[in-house]
Amino acid sequence: MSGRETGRQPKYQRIAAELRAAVEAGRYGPGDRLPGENDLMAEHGVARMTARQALGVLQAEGIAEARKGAGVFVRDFRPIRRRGIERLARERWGAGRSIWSADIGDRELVVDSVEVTEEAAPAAVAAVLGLGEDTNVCVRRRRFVLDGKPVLLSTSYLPAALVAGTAITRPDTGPGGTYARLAELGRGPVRFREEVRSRMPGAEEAERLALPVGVPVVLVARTAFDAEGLAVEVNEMVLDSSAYVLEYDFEA
Amino acid sequence: MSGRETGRQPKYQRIAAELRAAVEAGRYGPGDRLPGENDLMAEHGVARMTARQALGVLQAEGIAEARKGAGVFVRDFRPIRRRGIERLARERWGAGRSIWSADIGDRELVVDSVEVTEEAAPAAVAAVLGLGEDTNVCVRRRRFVLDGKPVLLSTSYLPAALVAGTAITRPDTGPGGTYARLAELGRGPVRFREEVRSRMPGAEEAERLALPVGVPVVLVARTAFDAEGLAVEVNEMVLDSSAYVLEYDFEA
DNA sequence: CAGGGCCACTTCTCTAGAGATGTATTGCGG
DNA sequence: CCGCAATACATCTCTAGAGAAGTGGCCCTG
Repeated sequence: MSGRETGRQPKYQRIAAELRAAVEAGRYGPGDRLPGENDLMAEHGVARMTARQALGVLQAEGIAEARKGAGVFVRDFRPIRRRGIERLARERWGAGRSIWSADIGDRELVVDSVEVTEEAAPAAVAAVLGLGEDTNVCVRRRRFVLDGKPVLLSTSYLPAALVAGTAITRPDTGPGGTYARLAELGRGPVRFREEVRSRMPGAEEAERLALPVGVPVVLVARTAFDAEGLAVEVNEMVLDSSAYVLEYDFEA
Repeated sequence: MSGRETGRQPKYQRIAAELRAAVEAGRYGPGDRLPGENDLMAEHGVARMTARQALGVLQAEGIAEARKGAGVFVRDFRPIRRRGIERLARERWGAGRSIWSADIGDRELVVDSVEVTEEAAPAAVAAVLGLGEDTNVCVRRRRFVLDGKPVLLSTSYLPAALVAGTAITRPDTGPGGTYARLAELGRGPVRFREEVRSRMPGAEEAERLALPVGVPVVLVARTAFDAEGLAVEVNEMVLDSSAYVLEYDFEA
């Protein structure tokens, strides 16, 4: 049916709003179990699909998470802090607490898998690196894991001609990583540009990051420039948005 | 039913994957109409709810957008670029221009509504501004519209004692905006910190930004520090993620 | 030819039921 | 007291149908 008895919005939205308010009021804390399909059916006298739809709203908003066979639970949010400008970060102009208290903590980011290949450059990457259409690039794909959960997919592109024969073409780039090797080539990066946006993940990204429903990804495209202003690396990162807060400090 | 004839995943995911692939292959471009509920029911021989579920996946991924009574259409993505660094350079607001004037090329970002109040500071804001729990702050809430579509909700907090009697407490802050007025008080900001994260919008945010289903919001919390390192303003912004790309440039 | 009303088509909401599948607990047997 | 199987319960998938509400094109009237 569609008869609206109480107010103007659909039943499932009313139920969803009620649950949302309860969570925000703290009646359900992180990890707590919410009323399930059967509870909502009995409480509100609706069909199963309607109750499911209400719970689906909370999941789509990232507030709740369903565990099959167990119930629907309130999610929590404990992001890690990622600084764009690390050296200038805290002690230089300290005295600032942050809005979203994110314990950087002693948790450790670990590389889960590395894959290094040589491929033709994607058009967008080629344009930024100033390469021709069919020029090859060295591609380094990595996945980072925090506390057993994947949080970051990183794809790094470098001109194949530049890095040929260096440790950059091997899974382990050695101490200091890619940037140290670039410095040894006299092309160490001195300037960076990061472009940030966000969207919902595709099916493959959701799987590789083990994302629950309702969690967007943050896309960070970092371009590294050497002393002469030439782009030497493009790094496209896909972050679990529930795991990260990005911080950028800068002067006026 | 649940009998799986073709493969292992649910029907609705198979259908969704097929549509997604078609969009990515370019068989449907931005603005094109996708097969609707009835088409999918006939094509795949499934129930209406199953077809709806498949279309729901695409909407949740932000790929498609349903227009009631019309159909389901492929969305497009044309963001505006927002530069964190140069945008806030002193010359801009010092010279009397709005800090937003540099943001968009030809399109124009317009303030849609302004609301200035004095309230008790939220706990998180009070902590950052170094105020006591029950200290009052001047709160400036604004909504920005681009091409008729709201894209940004901005909530700015300043110590009430600091800005009392200035144009900051009025809807129109005058040439150069809030930061120019702060400079006149000898507390002009010289350093900024921006914290960026992303999540799905709540119901109210989705409505105020007129967000379709499946579009996350980007949250930017900017703290402005004066020459003595004291926080003078906290600005919490909620951005339509489909309308923005944030850019940050910095040196190693 | 312009304007307005009608109508076909679309998505949205909701019902009622059923089998599949994964989870957690309980209780029995060793 | 431990281990394992049975079981109750949870979500997930899907069916079939129907009324509500919004959109846009078509036709008829003026």
